[in-house]
Amino acid sequence: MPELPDVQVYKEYIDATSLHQSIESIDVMDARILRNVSKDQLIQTLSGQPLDETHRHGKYLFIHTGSKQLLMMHFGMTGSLKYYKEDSDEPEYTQVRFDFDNGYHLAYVCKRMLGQVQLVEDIKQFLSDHDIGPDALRLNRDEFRNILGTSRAMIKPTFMDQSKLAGIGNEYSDEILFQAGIHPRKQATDLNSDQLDDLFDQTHDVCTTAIENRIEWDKFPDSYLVRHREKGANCPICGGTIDTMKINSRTCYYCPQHQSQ
DNA sequence: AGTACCACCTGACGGC
DNA sequence: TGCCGTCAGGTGGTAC
Repeated sequence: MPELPDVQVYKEYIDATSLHQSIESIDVMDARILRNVSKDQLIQTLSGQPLDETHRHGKYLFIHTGSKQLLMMHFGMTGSLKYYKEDSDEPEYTQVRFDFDNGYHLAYVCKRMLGQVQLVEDIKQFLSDHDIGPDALRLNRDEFRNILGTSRAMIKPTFMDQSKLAGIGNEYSDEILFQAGIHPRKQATDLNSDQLDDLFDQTHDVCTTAIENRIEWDKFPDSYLVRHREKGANCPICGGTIDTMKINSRTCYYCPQHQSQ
């Protein structure tokens, strides 16, 4: 699922392919993907504009354009991007297609329609309106400890709470807690100082590893939960048995042996 | 404040 | 074979 590392890879993908190119035309296949903007408004605002600069915050990707408005993309659970030239290479489930004046196209692909594309006036205002907290990778250790350690909720929901920490979703919260050996239901206020430090370090290590491996799971270290994310699988860290449980109606994978309560 | 639902959405998958 | 229920999980809303 597109979480912080995935969106970072998408950002770098746009930087490497589409930046500084001008949008010649736009096609919106399914306008349900648009928020707070009509198909016509999107086309009118962005046509002829270059993509100047990208900025990622949490799971949100903002693209500065020649217009005053920024293009915002959120990838929901099945969103992705593809840059290509030949029409025959247009991916299935393309919802919005940006055609550049060099003949290439950038497809915003979203199979389950849970993503969002919209225009944004100001990033800070947008984040504030949507109650999005600081980006998980841009916090220093003290800020991180202060935010996580003071939440009275369980650690996993706390980690996934975008108003506290932006960018971590279900899969990466499982991975980070797995690597840190912390039980997902542990109360955040019960974490000791070493555990908070571990969580900070693992947040960085896991996200960095995922970004460096371009989100290709089979390239992740074998010690990663994502490669054994199946009920009954052997835990690559301690030999225990991976189990699942529901926390706030989310499926959580963990190892009961080395992530003890 | 935290928990627990619902809705949106649609492809994959298992049961019968 | 093919129908049907369930699951996946991003955000956002509501109720307690």
